[in-house]
Amino acid sequence: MAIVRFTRQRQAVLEAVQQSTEHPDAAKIFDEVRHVVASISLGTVYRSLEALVAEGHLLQIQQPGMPTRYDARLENHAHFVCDSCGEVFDVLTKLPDVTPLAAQALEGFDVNSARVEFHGQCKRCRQN
Amino acid sequence: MAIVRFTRQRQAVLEAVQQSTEHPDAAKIFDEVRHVVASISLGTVYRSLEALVAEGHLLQIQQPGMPTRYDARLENHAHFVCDSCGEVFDVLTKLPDVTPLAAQALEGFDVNSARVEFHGQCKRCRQN
DNA sequence: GTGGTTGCAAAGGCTTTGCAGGCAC
DNA sequence: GTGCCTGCAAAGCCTTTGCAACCAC
Repeated sequence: MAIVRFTRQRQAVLEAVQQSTEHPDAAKIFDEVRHVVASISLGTVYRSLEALVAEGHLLQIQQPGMPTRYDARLENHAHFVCDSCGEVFDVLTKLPDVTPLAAQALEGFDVNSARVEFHGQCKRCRQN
Repeated sequence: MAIVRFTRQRQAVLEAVQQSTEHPDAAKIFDEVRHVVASISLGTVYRSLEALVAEGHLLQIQQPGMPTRYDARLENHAHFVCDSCGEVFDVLTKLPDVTPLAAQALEGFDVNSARVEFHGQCKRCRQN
């Protein structure tokens, strides 16, 4: 296994995601990071994101038909996805842990996490 | 709005997903459907899947880095995703409805469904 | 007959990868 | 100095789309 280096590029990618209020995708992150490391390439953004996810610094959010988004909020939390505009919002309310229920239902499986995702219409789309 | 036609192709695609024990992706469905409608094209499979999802006959399951999978089980249920092999399993245990909690946390939003997804290692991968 | 649907092939969007040079350690 | 990382560009994978022929209604 290779030793991970904290290069300017990698650090800039991490910070771009952390400072984003939304849940940006690779293209959006690329745009942001260019302001910090002008020479960075999109390929490096993807490789940095991959490394950061592997190291547990970022989470991925995937929705059908949309590019992968990244989330720097590591505490366990749910997401709300607007079915109209595709925007993703954090849901920080504490939810009951249903992992034990699944573990019971799936004998012989190792269930170690649960992700909850809500769907509907966000405030703004609802008003239009 | 167009009237939807139940062509041989569309019906064969639906049946292929319904008869599959796993949660197949478009390529896998294409392979299956060819045995029924030999001349079908992959493009038609995608268009049929799109129509079937829009009509509510199928659900989509998306995981980062994997092609979209389809699920014909319409009753509300959770999925377990094996982080080792990527396989998706149904979790049919009844889980508490957390939608009201999210609705409360997201004022002004219209929260109309919740999806729960468990992660871990499946029985087979655990034994290897 | 009408217009949604199909098959084919090309194009599209997002992401990964090969390579030579560069830089963190 | 070593070998991981970068920038660039090409390739890859999955999916969508344009078009003319086709067929369900």
